[in-house]
Amino acid sequence: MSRYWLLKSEPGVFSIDDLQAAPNQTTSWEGVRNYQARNFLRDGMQVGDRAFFYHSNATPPGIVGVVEIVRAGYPDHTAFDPASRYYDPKSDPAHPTWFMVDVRLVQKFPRIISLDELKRTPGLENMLVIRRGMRLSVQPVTETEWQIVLGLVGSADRPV
DNA sequence: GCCAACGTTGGC
DNA sequence: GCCAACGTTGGC
Repeated sequence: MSRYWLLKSEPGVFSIDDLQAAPNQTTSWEGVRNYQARNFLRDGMQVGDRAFFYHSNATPPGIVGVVEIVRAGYPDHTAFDPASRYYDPKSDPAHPTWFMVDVRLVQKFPRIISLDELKRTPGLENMLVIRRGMRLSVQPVTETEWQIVLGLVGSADRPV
């Protein structure tokens, strides 16, 4: 089972700065409404696993930091709340459809590792996030990919 | 704002 | 179970 993940968020909805400002720099990762992503949240992630925080629909899109899973999958209660933007009447508290985890900020990177840079980095050719049309908002990351990306953080972006 | 890619819905 | 229509995602 993967120990490393990537979590997408639109910074206009919830950014890494929002996480940094949150109590204990911790938040529930709510609102995932895709079955494949749900399965990773419910069955894959374990306490202590780490994940890249990725800004989608951003300028530029890219990885902006690292979070740690501090609570494993549990029912996403926003699905039960008619006032929530994530409300889903098909999810029943007795048999929840949707799950979430809790994450805590580990590090905000000193610079964004842009999608473009990821695409240009040797060894990341198979990373899911760079695939065209890849919409999955919770993705496994291999240990090799994890280490390569961390290695980019302390260096300058390479010329194209 | 555009639109390709993808997931979901629902008629049959 | 098929698949067209529709809605969403997300890079550009």
